[in-house]
Amino acid sequence: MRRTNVEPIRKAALVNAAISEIADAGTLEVTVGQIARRAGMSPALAHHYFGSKEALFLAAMRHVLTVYGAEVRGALALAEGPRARLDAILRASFSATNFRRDVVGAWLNFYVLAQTVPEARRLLAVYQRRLRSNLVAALRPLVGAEAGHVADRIGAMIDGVYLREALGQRAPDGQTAVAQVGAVIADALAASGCRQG
Amino acid sequence: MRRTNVEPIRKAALVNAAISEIADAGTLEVTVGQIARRAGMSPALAHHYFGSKEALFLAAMRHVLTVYGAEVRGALALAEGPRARLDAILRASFSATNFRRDVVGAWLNFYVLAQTVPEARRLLAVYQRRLRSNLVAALRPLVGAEAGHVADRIGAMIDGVYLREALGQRAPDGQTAVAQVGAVIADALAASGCRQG
Amino acid sequence: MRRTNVEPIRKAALVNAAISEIADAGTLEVTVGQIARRAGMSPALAHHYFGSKEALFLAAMRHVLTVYGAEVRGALALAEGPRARLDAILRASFSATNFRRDVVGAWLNFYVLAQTVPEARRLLAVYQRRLRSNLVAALRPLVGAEAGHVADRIGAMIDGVYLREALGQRAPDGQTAVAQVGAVIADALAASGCRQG
Amino acid sequence: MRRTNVEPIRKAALVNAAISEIADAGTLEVTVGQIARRAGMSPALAHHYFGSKEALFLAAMRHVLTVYGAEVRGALALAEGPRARLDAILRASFSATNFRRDVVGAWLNFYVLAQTVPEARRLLAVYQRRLRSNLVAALRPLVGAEAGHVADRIGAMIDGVYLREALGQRAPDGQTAVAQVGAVIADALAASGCRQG
DNA sequence: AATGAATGAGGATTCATTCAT
DNA sequence: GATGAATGAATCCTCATTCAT
Repeated sequence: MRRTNVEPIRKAALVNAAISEIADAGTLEVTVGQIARRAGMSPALAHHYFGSKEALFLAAMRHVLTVYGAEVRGALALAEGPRARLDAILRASFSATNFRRDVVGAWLNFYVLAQTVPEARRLLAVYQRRLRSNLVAALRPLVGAEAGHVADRIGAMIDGVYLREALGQRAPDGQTAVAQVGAVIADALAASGCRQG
Repeated sequence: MRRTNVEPIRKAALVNAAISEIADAGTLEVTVGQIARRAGMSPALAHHYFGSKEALFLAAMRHVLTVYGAEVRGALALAEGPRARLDAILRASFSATNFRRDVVGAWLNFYVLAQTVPEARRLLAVYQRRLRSNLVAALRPLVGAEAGHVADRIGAMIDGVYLREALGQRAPDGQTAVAQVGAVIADALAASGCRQG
Repeated sequence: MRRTNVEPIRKAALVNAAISEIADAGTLEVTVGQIARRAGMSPALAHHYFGSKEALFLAAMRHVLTVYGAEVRGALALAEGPRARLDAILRASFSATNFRRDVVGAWLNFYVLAQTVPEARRLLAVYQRRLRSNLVAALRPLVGAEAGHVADRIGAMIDGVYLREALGQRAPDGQTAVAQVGAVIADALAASGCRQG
Repeated sequence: MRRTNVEPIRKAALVNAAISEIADAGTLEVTVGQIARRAGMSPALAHHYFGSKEALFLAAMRHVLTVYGAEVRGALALAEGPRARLDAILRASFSATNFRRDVVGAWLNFYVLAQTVPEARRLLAVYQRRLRSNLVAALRPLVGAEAGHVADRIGAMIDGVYLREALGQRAPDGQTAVAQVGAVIADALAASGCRQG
């Protein structure tokens, strides 16, 4: 009855350790040994479970994106009306779960990983596509044909805020981040309203 | 019969080779050997001139930032009026010189370098500070007290656009980039105008 | 309700798996895991039964030599007269049982094993001694005092044919092998006859 | 004028060290470190010159075969008449240069290498083909149409003698080896003569 | 000025082996 | 009896860096 299946537990521990380690080091140049030690096991075991360093990195990236995606979906489910939907996306993007030192620090390095590893590139592309389609859906009722362009801007803005936060030495400030991107959205809507109204 | 001083030539060759190599590899994990070979010399010579891999990377980063800074300064010198100044900054940021595959590819990695190497962090901070002050100066007459916040948004936006371009597989499109950031600026001004007027 | 004793079955499975695996790989550098998997069990069980990789290899070697020895003994028992005895040895040496891809491939590696592991060397020495004494016994009536020398030549010849077969990519051809060694024997006898008669 | 080119010297040293090390260990499972140390340099340098362990092994094998080939060619050049040619091949095969502890010990392992590494297989095939054609050329005048078959037997015999010598603990005895193979040849010729005459 | 030669340090990965269940 | 879990030890290979020439 016991014989608890440790595999998922260990894998999760490794994934989290990888994220933290990458964030702390600020680099992908972390050794499997460091990650394994942080996860409380031997490097050999890490290889046993993931087969390679790259696979571990990809799992870490997938994890971050999955959690992010889940949170966005959850927030969207509760949102009523376009404005609320935009808000939901923003809040999820800079929530305490996703906009953590760890994750933000790792994020930048996942971009670097995507330059080399096709699967990482694919994951990032999926994220961007999804974000864009969510934004467009929420924006269409508000700005009509402009939705696509506005979504692109907001997407870039989110990435830019993440990037800058990755460099800051203080803990990420979701509050301010939301305000910044929110202002861009507000401006876009206001401008659209001005034009149209 | 002066003996031409080859030092600056060699150093420049190495710096350019480093930028290209980093961009091509998409990583800082390039060997000194690769860089030196691309620059047409031996790894030993690269060390002779720069003393260490890190120093070479820093020189490359400094070079990129210097060229960028010079171009901005040049453009600003010719600009008359706040709108023209904003335009100048934008155009310089996405000019054919700075918004090249090379440079954009290296850029992302310089952010990574800044996570580890203090001097790199300092360089990046200088760049951000300068950009911000240029933006604020141009924005003040247009949006008054909002200038600081708007400048922050635009700065983040520029970085975001660079970041996304680093991942794109096609050659960077300065045109579109200018349009995207330009729209954020325009919206901010319009919104400000709406509010005030 | 006896509980069938699985031990010998498992051990035999492992031994056969080891032989096949070595032959397929063409090397002793096969992992215990590969062998165990091929035998349908876990590496840990293989260790449970044999205690070490080396012991498993030795068991495999012993098995091959035992089967070979048994076949030779069987054939000799039926043979009448010196010529028939020589023939019996040849046929057994290149029979379908012993001259299989598996076994031939493993054979070469057992020679290598014997360079390192004393017990393996001992096993090989026993085999060679036995083969020699069988050959001498059969040759004495035919070539008299020459028997020892002729036996040595035939022994070397058998090994040489095995060796060359180990490298061939096609399935071993017992027919041809017998013919080759047979010719050496025939020549020896003929020459002896020529000399004497 | 100085600037002695050390590359060939180091490479030769490594090749010799590899042969000795393999022979001493009786296995291909020698580390690059061991070989390098024996050759008086660091493992890194060994890799610098050969790129990989496998490449070093192949170079060692090629060296052995080259030396052997050269000696055979040299001996054949001086030989007059078919018998002398056969003799030359034999003497070269078991000369003090080729039939050394080192070489014989490595030889067996080259056969193993050939099971895994295609290039090694190719080298061995070249050796066998050349040996056979030399033998056939010398045998044709003596045994006519039988030359091919006889050559095959002698080839196998030579390999067999090498194989057995690899296992012996005493230094190889070229004398005896020549005698053994020589006897097979003599028998073949005598038998052929008997038949024909 | 320039480079070939050389190495120490380090890292991913593999594997035989052990052990608790 | 059987195995999943776990690891220490080892090995190949890479690379920044140094140095003699």
